[in-house]
Amino acid sequence: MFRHNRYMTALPTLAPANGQDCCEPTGQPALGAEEAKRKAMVFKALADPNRLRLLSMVKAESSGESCVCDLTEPLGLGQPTVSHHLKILVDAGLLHREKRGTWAYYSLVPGALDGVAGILAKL
Amino acid sequence: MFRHNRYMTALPTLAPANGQDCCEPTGQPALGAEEAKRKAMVFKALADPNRLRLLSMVKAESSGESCVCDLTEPLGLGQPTVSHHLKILVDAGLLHREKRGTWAYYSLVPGALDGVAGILAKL
DNA sequence: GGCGTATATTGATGATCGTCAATGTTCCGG
DNA sequence: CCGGAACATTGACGATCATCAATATACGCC
Repeated sequence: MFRHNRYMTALPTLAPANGQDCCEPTGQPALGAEEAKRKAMVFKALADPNRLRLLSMVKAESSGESCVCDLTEPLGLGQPTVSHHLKILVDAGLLHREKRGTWAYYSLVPGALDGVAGILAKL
Repeated sequence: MFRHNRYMTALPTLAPANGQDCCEPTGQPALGAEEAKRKAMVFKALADPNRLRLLSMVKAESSGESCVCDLTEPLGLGQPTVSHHLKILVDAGLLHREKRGTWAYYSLVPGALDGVAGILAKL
């Protein structure tokens, strides 16, 4: 009965439990369960074709922002569905929502996409 | 009846239909539906905490590769589940699988994570 | 004040996903 | 050839998701 394992020491898996819950600046001791769950949520927001297209369309807009009525038709989706996707992107910290009058204008959160790239780099 | 829309021209949505189906080097005419679906698949592979941890653990391994039996315990998942997740990561082009004897060794595909970061940058 | 418009929210439904138990497959050592 | 070990595959089940129709909210205008 061989059982050759490293990692046997049960991993420092749980969240650091220190006040600041962001990424540990130390080497890369393999993601803990908590951090992994947080970071997976961002990728989950990106894991839908229509949401990727929404981000792309918002980014492509010269004015830097788009309102829902501009986004709903090119996607071929109903307005409630588009609103739902936009909410997910806002909750993920990727889009910013500003309501002016009856319209809601969505724009990219400045460093957000770079931040996601950073997650990948420091995986 | 107002209906102020740009984008009215039905978008150049469909895939370029040229032989090379990769990313268009042109500006950023907003993702088409096909490209968006392909790119979303990569993010879907990343959109699970346990898969992120798997990538992290494989990357953290000094030898550059890990076999399943090393990965199954720290995650607290059954072996079939780990195999399933690894398959998804391989199918997404993020991990490489090499079978040596009874063991299967998984390693990061060299430029893969950078490639994903590139998708984000050129959204 | 009341109507139309832009957007958000709710509820429902079919599809996909994550997980496990059980089983199959391939390899190694005796 | 046989038993065991490492891994993959299958089938099932509960959970989550994407979408829509219907409804609610909030705003601008006559």
